[in-house]
Amino acid sequence: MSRHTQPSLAPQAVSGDDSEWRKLPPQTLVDRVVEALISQAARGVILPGDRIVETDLAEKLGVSRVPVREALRLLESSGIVVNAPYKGIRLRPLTNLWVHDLVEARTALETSAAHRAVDAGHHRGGWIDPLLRAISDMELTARREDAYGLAAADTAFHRAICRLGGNSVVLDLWETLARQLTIVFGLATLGKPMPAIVQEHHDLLSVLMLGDKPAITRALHEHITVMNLAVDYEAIQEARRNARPQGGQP
Amino acid sequence: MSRHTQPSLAPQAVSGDDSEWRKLPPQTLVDRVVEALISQAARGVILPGDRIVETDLAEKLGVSRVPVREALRLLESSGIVVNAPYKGIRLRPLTNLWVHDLVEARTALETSAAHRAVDAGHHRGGWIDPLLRAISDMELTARREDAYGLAAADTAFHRAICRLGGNSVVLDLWETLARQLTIVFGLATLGKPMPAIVQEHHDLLSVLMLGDKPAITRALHEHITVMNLAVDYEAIQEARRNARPQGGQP
DNA sequence: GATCGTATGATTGTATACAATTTTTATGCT
DNA sequence: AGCATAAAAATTGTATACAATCATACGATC
Repeated sequence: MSRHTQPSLAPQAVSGDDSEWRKLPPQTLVDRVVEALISQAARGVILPGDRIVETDLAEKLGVSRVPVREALRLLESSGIVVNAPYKGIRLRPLTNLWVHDLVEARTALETSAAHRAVDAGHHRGGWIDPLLRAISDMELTARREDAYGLAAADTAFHRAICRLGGNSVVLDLWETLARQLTIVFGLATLGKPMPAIVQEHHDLLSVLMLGDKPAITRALHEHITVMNLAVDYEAIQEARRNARPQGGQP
Repeated sequence: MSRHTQPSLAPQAVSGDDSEWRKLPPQTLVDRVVEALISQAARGVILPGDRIVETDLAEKLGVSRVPVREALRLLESSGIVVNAPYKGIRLRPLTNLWVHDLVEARTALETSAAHRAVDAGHHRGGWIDPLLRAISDMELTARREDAYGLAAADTAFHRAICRLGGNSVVLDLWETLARQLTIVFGLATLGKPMPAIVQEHHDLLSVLMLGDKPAITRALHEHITVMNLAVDYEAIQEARRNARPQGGQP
């Protein structure tokens, strides 16, 4: 969770700014393995509960087992995979209860961030520009029926809320959960029609800008929790597993 | 964050229960390295910002570099250490702002858990027995002027609150933060007199049992945030560094 | 036929060896 | 002396090799 690029806490970076030249860290194989694994998981190539064999993965990616193991340890600590010594590593199995807890935890973090944003007066003016941009992206992608793009814009919106809070620890935790949710949402497009989703975010932003904390709490809870109660992720996962070419991992 | 033993969600386990037979995982070297490093950090042998050299650590612990590296990757992902490729790993540097954010994040999680506990009716009856036990421990350790024991009991109390919420994701995140705070609090005993701390927890429990969510939010915020505003962790750290035998890491 | 013991293969855990990069030290020049 | 440059040491990143453990299959014993 500590390797996310620190967000600039100012509303936006000036274009001629030197801060753009932050030293970009050499990308090691571990990073690439992490990225590859998450990508494959988000695309449904690996399903929750699937076993991940170090040797196979190393061979497929053309690297040795060492960086693969280290990448898996990173993902283990962030909850993406679960490990049992000498028995193997699996993509974290999914239950409806767990997804619900995940969403609720994310809501808790966003609520805290939103409250602190209000306290700091960051809930209006130039501070909310990122939110407006995200909503704009949502409208665009919704018109195109681009489910993936909409999900990305949705994530950007909520990430922007977390940034407003200005608490880097909360933001890091949020990013951890967001990565897990990316995998979950990779399984299924959300249950609601796209225009409704966009409208909800408009409403959410309105409540945020009013600065009424209890109302914000309610709105976030409504927005995120209710959104997911209707979806049966376990069933979707099972369907995906059966639809798979061959050999659902034993 | 995924390797914590799952808490039993019932108030207490029955004696003839099968859940006692949780599979005991073989302890690998990685686990022992993780434990050793956290222990040393909590005892102030390593200070925030200190460089951690793989070779040295491996030699001191009598193992090869491989498990050390994997352990460090685990700790990296949970925020205990920070890593820059080819430049090395350091115990996460500490700033007063960061500690404040850490505490605030923990508060956010506990608040969410407490709210959900109230919704589920887990804020009274047998459910709060763990809280009572923790307070009892606090009274005992406070009488003995045992600062370390008091800190442990304090942690147990707040962990118990998180368990009441029944959200395993929230609990996992909380454990992550708790470990980091263990290291921070290893630097300094808290600013308040011990009996006052015990009393505060009594009050906190009373508010929780009333089930008034806004009041709970306020109480938790008061309790945890105010507690830390007075302490200058950066200064304490600097003092510790200078008091160290020799060679404060460059 | 069921249960236990044993052998085999697959997979993970650990150690060692080598390559790439950074930091430090030594050196030469103005 | 001060600074730039280059060799050397230290440290990290990666690959390979070996040991420990688990899973499965097969046969022996009761």
